Amino acid sequence: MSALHDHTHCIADALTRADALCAERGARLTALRRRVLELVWSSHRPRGAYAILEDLSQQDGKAAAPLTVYRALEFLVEQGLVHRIESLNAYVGCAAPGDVHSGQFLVCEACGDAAEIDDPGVGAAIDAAAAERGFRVQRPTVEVRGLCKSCQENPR
Amino acid sequence: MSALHDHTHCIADALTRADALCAERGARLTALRRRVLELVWSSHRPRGAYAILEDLSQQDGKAAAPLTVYRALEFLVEQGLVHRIESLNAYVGCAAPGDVHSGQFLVCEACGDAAEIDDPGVGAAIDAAAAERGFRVQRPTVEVRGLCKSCQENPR
DNA sequence: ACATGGGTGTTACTTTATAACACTCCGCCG
DNA sequence: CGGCGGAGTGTTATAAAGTAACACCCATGT
Ligand SMILES: [Zn+2]
Ligand SMILES: [Zn+2]
Ligand SMILES: [Zn+2]
Ligand SMILES: [Zn+2]
Repeated sequence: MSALHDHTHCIADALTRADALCAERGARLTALRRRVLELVWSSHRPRGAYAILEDLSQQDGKAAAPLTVYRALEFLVEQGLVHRIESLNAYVGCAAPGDVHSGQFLVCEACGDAAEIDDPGVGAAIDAAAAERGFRVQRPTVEVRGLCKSCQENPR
Repeated sequence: MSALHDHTHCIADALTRADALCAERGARLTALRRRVLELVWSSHRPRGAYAILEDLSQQDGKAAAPLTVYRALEFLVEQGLVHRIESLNAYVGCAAPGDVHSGQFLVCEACGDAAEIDDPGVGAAIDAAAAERGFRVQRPTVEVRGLCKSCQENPR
Protein backbone atom coordinates (compact mmCIF):
# COMPACT_ATOMS: atom_id res chain seq x y z
CA MET A 1 0.00 0.00 0.00
CA SER A 2 2.78 2.38 0.88
CA ALA A 3 5.11 3.27 -1.95
CA LEU A 4 3.38 1.18 -4.54
CA HIS A 5 0.69 3.44 -5.78
CA ASP A 6 0.18 6.86 -7.23
CA HIS A 7 -0.68 8.71 -4.08
CA THR A 8 -1.24 12.04 -5.78
CA HIS A 9 -4.26 10.28 -7.17
CA CYS A 10 -5.53 9.43 -3.68
CA ILE A 11 -5.19 13.06 -2.66
CA ALA A 12 -6.87 14.46 -5.75
CA ASP A 13 -9.69 11.95 -5.42
CA ALA A 14 -10.24 12.76 -1.78
CA LEU A 15 -10.42 16.48 -2.50
CA THR A 16 -12.79 16.01 -5.40
CA ARG A 17 -15.13 13.86 -3.36
CA ALA A 18 -14.96 16.33 -0.51
CA ASP A 19 -15.87 19.20 -2.80
CA ALA A 20 -18.82 17.27 -4.16
CA LEU A 21 -20.08 16.11 -0.78
CA CYS A 22 -19.85 19.51 0.83
CA ALA A 23 -21.52 21.20 -2.11
CA GLU A 24 -24.32 18.68 -1.95
CA ARG A 25 -24.79 19.27 1.78
CA GLY A 26 -24.35 23.00 1.76
CA ALA A 27 -21.34 22.64 4.06
CA ARG A 28 -18.56 25.16 3.58
CA LEU A 29 -15.29 23.54 2.65
CA THR A 30 -13.25 26.71 2.99
CA ALA A 31 -9.69 27.13 1.73
CA LEU A 32 -8.27 26.42 5.15
CA ARG A 33 -10.37 23.31 5.71
CA ARG A 34 -9.55 22.04 2.27
CA ARG A 35 -5.86 22.62 2.89
CA VAL A 36 -6.00 20.72 6.19
CA LEU A 37 -7.81 17.88 4.47
CA GLU A 38 -5.06 17.79 1.88
CA LEU A 39 -2.42 17.63 4.61
CA VAL A 40 -4.25 14.84 6.41
CA TRP A 41 -4.19 12.97 3.12
CA SER A 42 -0.47 13.56 2.60
CA SER A 43 -0.07 9.88 3.47
CA HIS A 44 -2.13 6.93 4.63
CA ARG A 45 -0.57 7.22 8.05
CA PRO A 46 -2.54 8.93 10.77
CA ARG A 47 -1.11 12.36 11.52
CA GLY A 48 -1.27 14.30 14.75
CA ALA A 49 -2.87 17.71 14.90
CA TYR A 50 0.45 19.31 15.72
CA ALA A 51 2.18 17.63 12.80
CA ILE A 52 -0.43 19.11 10.51
CA LEU A 53 0.04 22.43 12.21
CA GLU A 54 3.75 22.25 11.48
CA ASP A 55 3.10 21.46 7.83
CA LEU A 56 0.81 24.41 7.66
CA SER A 57 3.43 26.69 9.16
CA GLN A 58 6.36 25.42 7.14
CA GLN A 59 4.76 24.85 3.78
CA ASP A 60 2.48 27.81 3.81
CA GLY A 61 4.58 30.18 5.87
CA LYS A 62 1.63 31.01 8.08
CA ALA A 63 2.30 30.42 11.76
CA ALA A 64 -1.10 29.09 12.70
CA ALA A 65 -2.35 28.40 16.19
CA PRO A 66 -3.37 24.92 17.34
CA LEU A 67 -7.01 25.94 17.48
CA THR A 68 -7.00 26.69 13.79
CA VAL A 69 -6.12 23.11 13.01
CA TYR A 70 -8.40 21.60 15.64
CA ARG A 71 -11.34 23.55 14.33
CA ALA A 72 -10.71 22.46 10.79
CA LEU A 73 -10.31 18.86 11.90
CA GLU A 74 -13.51 19.03 13.89
CA PHE A 75 -15.38 20.13 10.79
CA LEU A 76 -13.80 17.42 8.67
CA VAL A 77 -14.64 14.73 11.21
CA GLU A 78 -18.22 15.95 11.45
CA GLN A 79 -18.53 15.76 7.68
CA GLY A 80 -17.11 12.24 7.75
CA LEU A 81 -14.16 13.25 5.58
CA VAL A 82 -11.61 12.38 8.23
CA HIS A 83 -11.51 9.87 11.06
CA ARG A 84 -9.79 10.26 14.39
CA ILE A 85 -7.72 7.32 15.56
CA GLU A 86 -8.27 7.37 19.30
CA SER A 87 -5.38 5.14 20.21
CA LEU A 88 -2.94 7.43 18.43
CA ASN A 89 -4.43 10.87 19.00
CA ALA A 90 -4.20 11.28 15.26
CA TYR A 91 -6.29 11.81 12.16
CA VAL A 92 -6.53 10.02 8.84
CA GLY A 93 -8.51 10.59 5.67
CA CYS A 94 -11.70 8.58 5.25
CA ALA A 95 -11.55 6.03 2.48
CA ALA A 96 -15.27 6.12 1.75
CA PRO A 97 -16.83 9.42 2.75
CA GLY A 98 -20.52 9.66 2.09
CA ASP A 99 -21.20 6.02 2.88
CA VAL A 100 -22.55 5.31 6.30
CA HIS A 101 -19.87 3.52 8.22
CA SER A 102 -18.30 3.61 11.60
CA GLY A 103 -14.60 3.51 10.99
CA GLN A 104 -12.68 0.34 11.58
CA PHE A 105 -8.91 0.43 11.26
CA LEU A 106 -6.02 -1.95 10.91
CA VAL A 107 -3.07 0.05 12.21
CA CYS A 108 0.39 -1.31 11.43
CA GLU A 109 2.87 -0.91 14.29
CA ALA A 110 5.80 -1.11 11.89
CA CYS A 111 4.99 1.24 9.04
CA GLY A 112 2.28 3.25 10.73
CA ASP A 113 -0.21 2.79 7.92
CA ALA A 114 -3.85 2.77 8.94
CA ALA A 115 -6.02 0.78 6.56
CA GLU A 116 -9.68 1.56 6.87
CA ILE A 117 -12.02 -1.35 6.51
CA ASP A 118 -15.77 -1.50 6.74
CA ASP A 119 -16.29 -5.10 7.56
CA PRO A 120 -19.96 -6.00 7.86
CA GLY A 121 -19.11 -8.99 10.04
CA VAL A 122 -17.39 -6.84 12.63
CA GLY A 123 -20.17 -4.30 12.61
CA ALA A 124 -22.82 -6.99 12.95
CA ALA A 125 -20.95 -8.73 15.77
CA ILE A 126 -20.72 -5.48 17.72
CA ASP A 127 -24.38 -4.71 17.17
CA ALA A 128 -25.32 -8.21 18.31
CA ALA A 129 -23.12 -8.06 21.41
CA ALA A 130 -24.53 -4.67 22.34
CA ALA A 131 -28.14 -5.69 21.69
CA GLU A 132 -27.72 -8.74 23.86
CA ARG A 133 -26.84 -6.45 26.76
CA GLY A 134 -29.47 -3.82 26.08
CA PHE A 135 -26.81 -1.31 25.08
CA ARG A 136 -27.68 1.24 22.44
CA VAL A 137 -24.78 1.81 20.08
CA GLN A 138 -23.96 5.35 19.04
CA ARG A 139 -20.36 5.34 17.97
CA PRO A 140 -18.33 2.14 17.70
CA THR A 141 -14.56 2.39 17.67
CA VAL A 142 -12.46 -0.45 16.30
CA GLU A 143 -8.71 0.03 16.09
CA VAL A 144 -6.65 -3.09 15.59
CA ARG A 145 -2.93 -2.75 16.16
CA GLY A 146 -0.69 -5.29 14.48
CA LEU A 147 1.44 -5.89 11.40
CA CYS A 148 0.25 -5.28 7.88
CA LYS A 149 0.90 -7.76 5.12
CA SER A 150 3.87 -6.03 3.56
CA CYS A 151 5.58 -5.44 6.90
CA GLN A 152 5.27 -9.14 7.71
CA GLU A 153 6.83 -10.03 4.39
CA ASN A 154 9.66 -7.48 4.53
CA PRO A 155 10.62 -7.30 8.19
CA ARG A 156 12.49 -4.02 8.64
CA MET B 1 -24.99 -1.79 37.46
CA SER B 2 -24.27 1.48 39.17
CA ALA B 3 -25.77 1.88 42.61
CA LEU B 4 -27.38 -1.50 42.68
CA HIS B 5 -24.62 -3.69 43.93
CA ASP B 6 -22.22 -4.02 46.78
CA HIS B 7 -19.25 -2.38 45.24
CA THR B 8 -16.96 -2.91 48.20
CA HIS B 9 -17.20 -6.50 47.12
CA CYS B 10 -15.98 -5.67 43.62
CA ILE B 11 -12.99 -3.88 45.07
CA ALA B 12 -12.10 -6.58 47.55
CA ASP B 13 -12.44 -9.22 44.86
CA ALA B 14 -10.25 -7.33 42.45
CA LEU B 15 -7.53 -6.91 45.04
CA THR B 16 -7.66 -10.54 46.06
CA ARG B 17 -7.39 -11.72 42.48
CA ALA B 18 -4.56 -9.28 41.86
CA ASP B 19 -2.67 -10.58 44.87
CA ALA B 20 -3.08 -14.14 43.70
CA LEU B 21 -2.13 -13.45 40.10
CA CYS B 22 0.96 -11.46 40.96
CA ALA B 23 2.11 -14.00 43.50
CA GLU B 24 1.68 -16.72 40.92
CA ARG B 25 3.70 -14.79 38.36
CA GLY B 26 6.36 -13.46 40.68
CA ALA B 27 5.29 -9.91 39.85
CA ARG B 28 5.63 -7.39 42.65
CA LEU B 29 2.32 -5.83 43.56
CA THR B 30 3.80 -3.23 45.89
CA ALA B 31 1.81 -1.13 48.33
CA LEU B 32 1.71 1.79 45.91
CA ARG B 33 0.60 -0.32 42.96
CA ARG B 34 -2.01 -2.03 45.05
CA ARG B 35 -3.31 1.33 46.25
CA VAL B 36 -3.55 2.65 42.68
CA LEU B 37 -5.40 -0.49 41.65
CA GLU B 38 -7.81 0.10 44.51
CA LEU B 39 -8.38 3.67 43.36
CA VAL B 40 -8.97 2.57 39.77
CA TRP B 41 -11.58 0.22 41.14
CA SER B 42 -13.27 2.94 43.17
CA SER B 43 -16.03 2.78 40.56
CA HIS B 44 -16.82 1.09 37.27
CA ARG B 45 -16.23 4.35 35.48
CA PRO B 46 -12.92 4.87 33.76
CA ARG B 47 -10.75 7.31 35.71
CA GLY B 48 -8.04 9.56 34.39
CA ALA B 49 -4.50 9.30 35.67
CA TYR B 50 -4.71 12.76 37.20
CA ALA B 51 -7.95 11.95 38.99
CA ILE B 52 -6.23 9.00 40.59
CA LEU B 53 -3.32 11.22 41.41
CA GLU B 54 -5.65 13.60 43.19
CA ASP B 55 -7.19 10.78 45.20
CA LEU B 56 -3.75 9.69 46.24
CA SER B 57 -2.85 13.18 47.35
CA GLN B 58 -6.10 13.92 49.15
CA GLN B 59 -6.86 10.58 50.71
CA ASP B 60 -3.34 9.62 51.58
CA GLY B 61 -1.90 13.05 52.17
CA LYS B 62 1.11 12.25 49.99
CA ALA B 63 1.58 14.76 47.20
CA ALA B 64 2.64 12.34 44.52
CA ALA B 65 3.98 13.23 41.09
CA PRO B 66 2.22 12.22 37.86
CA LEU B 67 4.96 9.77 37.03
CA THR B 68 4.26 7.84 40.19
CA VAL B 69 0.75 7.12 39.02
CA TYR B 70 1.68 6.52 35.39
CA ARG B 71 4.31 4.00 36.39
CA ALA B 72 1.89 2.14 38.61
CA LEU B 73 -0.73 2.14 35.85
CA GLU B 74 1.78 0.90 33.33
CA PHE B 75 2.54 -2.05 35.59
CA LEU B 76 -1.13 -2.79 36.16
CA VAL B 77 -1.89 -2.67 32.44
CA GLU B 78 1.04 -4.97 31.68
CA GLN B 79 -0.26 -7.44 34.23
CA GLY B 80 -3.72 -7.21 32.68
CA LEU B 81 -5.26 -5.95 35.91
CA VAL B 82 -6.35 -2.68 34.37
CA HIS B 83 -7.36 -1.61 30.87
CA ARG B 84 -6.78 1.73 29.27
CA ILE B 85 -9.76 3.24 27.44
CA GLU B 86 -8.12 4.98 24.54
CA SER B 87 -11.04 7.14 23.60
CA LEU B 88 -11.18 8.59 27.10
CA ASN B 89 -7.53 8.67 28.14
CA ALA B 90 -8.64 6.81 31.21
CA TYR B 91 -8.22 3.54 33.06
CA VAL B 92 -10.64 0.96 34.37
CA GLY B 93 -10.25 -2.26 36.33
CA CYS B 94 -10.28 -5.48 34.35
CA ALA B 95 -13.31 -7.65 34.96
CA ALA B 96 -11.52 -10.90 34.23
CA PRO B 97 -7.78 -10.66 34.82
CA GLY B 98 -5.89 -13.83 34.13
CA ASP B 99 -8.07 -14.84 31.22
CA VAL B 100 -6.70 -14.10 27.81
CA HIS B 101 -8.86 -11.41 26.34
CA SER B 102 -8.44 -8.23 24.46
CA GLY B 103 -10.68 -5.74 26.17
CA GLN B 104 -13.95 -4.76 24.58
CA PHE B 105 -15.97 -2.02 26.20
CA LEU B 106 -19.46 -0.61 26.12
CA VAL B 107 -19.01 2.93 27.36
CA CYS B 108 -22.15 4.80 28.37
CA GLU B 109 -22.15 8.46 27.36
CA ALA B 110 -24.69 9.31 30.05
CA CYS B 111 -23.46 7.65 33.24
CA GLY B 112 -19.87 7.08 32.19
CA ASP B 113 -19.90 3.41 33.10
CA ALA B 114 -17.63 1.19 31.05
CA ALA B 115 -18.85 -2.39 30.90
CA GLU B 116 -16.21 -4.83 29.84
CA ILE B 117 -17.38 -7.62 27.60
CA ASP B 118 -15.43 -10.42 26.00
CA ASP B 119 -17.68 -11.32 23.16
CA PRO B 120 -16.36 -14.23 21.12
CA GLY B 121 -18.35 -13.09 18.10
CA VAL B 122 -16.67 -9.71 18.03
CA GLY B 123 -13.24 -11.22 18.53
CA ALA B 124 -13.83 -13.77 15.80
CA ALA B 125 -15.16 -11.18 13.37
CA ILE B 126 -12.09 -9.01 13.87
CA ASP B 127 -9.76 -11.98 13.43
CA ALA B 128 -11.56 -12.96 10.25
CA ALA B 129 -11.52 -9.45 8.82
CA ALA B 130 -7.82 -9.12 9.58
CA ALA B 131 -6.93 -12.54 8.21
CA GLU B 132 -8.76 -11.78 5.00
CA ARG B 133 -6.42 -8.83 4.48
CA GLY B 134 -3.25 -10.56 5.57
CA PHE B 135 -3.06 -8.42 8.70
CA ARG B 136 -1.55 -9.93 11.83
CA VAL B 137 -3.48 -8.87 14.92
CA GLN B 138 -1.52 -7.90 18.00
CA ARG B 139 -3.81 -5.72 20.06
CA PRO B 140 -7.43 -5.16 19.12
CA THR B 141 -9.24 -2.18 20.61
CA VAL B 142 -13.02 -2.09 20.73
CA GLU B 143 -14.69 0.82 22.48
CA VAL B 144 -18.37 1.29 21.78
CA ARG B 145 -19.88 4.58 22.87
CA GLY B 146 -23.60 4.68 23.44
CA LEU B 147 -26.28 4.38 26.11
CA CYS B 148 -26.41 1.60 28.65
CA LYS B 149 -29.64 -0.15 29.48
CA SER B 150 -30.42 1.70 32.68
CA CYS B 151 -29.68 5.10 31.16
CA GLN B 152 -32.10 4.34 28.32
CA GLU B 153 -34.77 3.40 30.82
CA ASN B 154 -34.22 6.35 33.17
CA PRO B 155 -33.30 9.24 30.92
CA ARG B 156 -31.50 11.82 33.09
C1' DA C 1 -26.36 50.92 5.54
C1' DC C 2 -26.87 47.69 9.13
C1' DA C 3 -27.51 43.50 11.75
C1' DT C 4 -26.48 38.59 11.76
C1' DG C 5 -23.76 34.59 11.93
C1' DG C 6 -20.06 31.62 10.53
C1' DG C 7 -15.25 31.37 10.04
C1' DT C 8 -10.71 32.78 11.49
C1' DG C 9 -6.86 34.98 14.42
C1' DT C 10 -4.69 35.70 18.93
C1' DT C 11 -3.54 34.94 23.59
C1' DA C 12 -3.52 32.33 27.38
C1' DC C 13 -4.39 28.15 29.67
C1' DT C 14 -5.60 23.15 31.01
C1' DT C 15 -5.00 18.35 30.68
C1' DT C 16 -2.31 14.39 29.59
C1' DA C 17 2.14 12.20 29.34
C1' DT C 18 7.28 11.62 29.42
C1' DA C 19 12.49 12.55 30.14
C1' DA C 20 16.47 12.68 33.13
C1' DC C 21 18.52 11.80 37.19
C1' DA C 22 19.03 10.80 42.23
C1' DC C 23 17.96 7.89 46.02
C1' DT C 24 16.44 3.77 48.68
C1' DC C 25 15.65 -0.78 49.63
C1' DC C 26 16.77 -5.61 49.41
C1' DG C 27 18.63 -9.92 47.94
C1' DC C 28 23.00 -11.81 46.55
C1' DC C 29 27.88 -12.66 45.99
C1' DG C 30 32.52 -12.27 47.50
C1' DC D 1 30.27 -8.41 57.19
C1' DG D 2 30.49 -5.21 53.14
C1' DG D 3 29.72 -3.85 48.83
C1' DC D 4 27.17 -4.69 44.20
C1' DG D 5 23.19 -4.51 41.21
C1' DG D 6 18.61 -4.08 39.89
C1' DA D 7 13.80 -2.86 40.75
C1' DG D 8 10.95 0.58 42.70
C1' DT D 9 10.23 5.24 43.99
C1' DG D 10 10.95 10.42 44.46
C1' DT D 11 11.87 14.95 42.33
C1' DT D 12 12.17 18.32 38.92
C1' DA D 13 11.46 19.83 34.54
C1' DT D 14 9.46 19.49 30.03
C1' DA D 15 6.83 17.80 26.06
C1' DA D 16 2.49 16.79 23.65
C1' DA D 17 -2.41 17.28 23.09
C1' DG D 18 -6.46 19.94 23.57
C1' DT D 19 -9.59 24.05 25.04
C1' DA D 20 -11.47 28.78 26.66
C1' DA D 21 -12.34 33.57 25.89
C1' DC D 22 -12.64 37.20 23.08
C1' DA D 23 -11.86 40.17 18.95
C1' DC D 24 -12.10 40.66 14.07
C1' DC D 25 -13.48 39.88 9.29
C1' DC D 26 -16.54 39.18 5.74
C1' DA D 27 -20.44 37.37 3.16
C1' DT D 28 -25.42 37.39 3.31
C1' DG D 29 -29.92 39.12 3.86
C1' DT D 30 -32.96 42.87 5.35
ZN1 LIG E 1 -2.46 6.80 -1.49
ZN1 LIG F 1 -14.30 6.21 6.78
ZN1 LIG G 1 -18.86 -2.75 41.55
ZN1 LIG H 1 -10.20 -7.22 30.92
